[in-house]
Formats: sequence, C-alpha cells, structure tokens
Amino acid sequence: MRYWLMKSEPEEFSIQQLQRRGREPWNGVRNYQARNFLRDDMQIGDGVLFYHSNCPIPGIVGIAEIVSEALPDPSQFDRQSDYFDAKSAPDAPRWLLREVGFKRVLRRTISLDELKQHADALGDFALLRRGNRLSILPVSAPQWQYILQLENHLGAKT
DNA sequence: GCCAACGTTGGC
DNA sequence: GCCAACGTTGGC
Repeated sequence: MRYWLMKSEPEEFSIQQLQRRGREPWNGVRNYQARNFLRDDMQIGDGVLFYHSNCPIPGIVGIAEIVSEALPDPSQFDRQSDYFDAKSAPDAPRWLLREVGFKRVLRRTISLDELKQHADALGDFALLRRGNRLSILPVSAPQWQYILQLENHLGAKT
C-alpha cells in the first residue's frame, strides 16, 4: 500500500464535491511524471491526501482512496474539452486516470504553511520542494502518519 | 540533441 | 495580478 497527495483547485473540484459524489474519475492529468504514477505505481486501496491548491488557504483538506485501475482518460478524445489532446490516439491513449473514492474530510485544514513549519520532521517531501508543480506526488508512510497526526493539533496561528 | 520561446502551475 | 519555476515545443 502506498500513499499519494493529489492536488485540485477547489473551484474546479473540491473535497466537498467528492464527498457528495462518493467517487470521481480523476481526469485532466497532462504531465508525464504524474501519468506514470497513475499508470505504474498506484494500486487500488492506496491512500490519498486531498489537497486544495490555488485558493486562499492551500492545504490538505481530506482523505481519499484509489478505487480503480488505470483507465484511459476520455477527455483527451473530446474536442470540446480543455483537456483534448489531438496527438493521442484511441488505440494508444496517452493519458490515464484513476477513480478516487471519498473517505473523509479532515476536521481542520492542514495548510501548506503549517506543513512548511514541519519540514524538518517530514524530510524530503515533494510538496515542499522549491518550484514543485506536480499535481500528483508520492507520500511516504512516515509522512502520511505524521501529517494525519497533525490533524489533532491546534492549528498553527497566523 | 540543443536551447530559446512559450505556456502552465500555483503561491503570494 | 504578478512572477518564479519548470515542462514542452519546435527550429536549427
């Protein structure tokens, strides 16, 4: 079992929407490194930290789970979609998705700012690397444990 | 295969 | 809205 962090802009798709829908095809990933995680490294049952990006308080807001095998992302073949890719052929789909299942909303947001304050304890964490832009990134088991235990702390004051 | 130009991400 | 960082594209 592995762990991941997946970013979503809450204006596009929020943890509350995932809660309402139960599960959701995580489409629109158009980065090869992230695609390779989806295709090669994820397994059904893997844990997901749901992260809100591009919003007033970026941070981890919930827990989800990988609930499907890697599937072709239909949006790559949809000319109306922002994610349309003319270079992807239906018999060799370039982009994949996984369905993600809702687990729970965190009792409080664990903000990026707070995570930075724990950078030493977290060790090498892709989210905190300078200039990081990956929308799907791996989380180690110790990092997963550490981050979830932060949920029980009082929020860092800012 | 190099690399400049361009586009995107995402924090601030 | 700005802009640093970084991925992709395409001319050569």
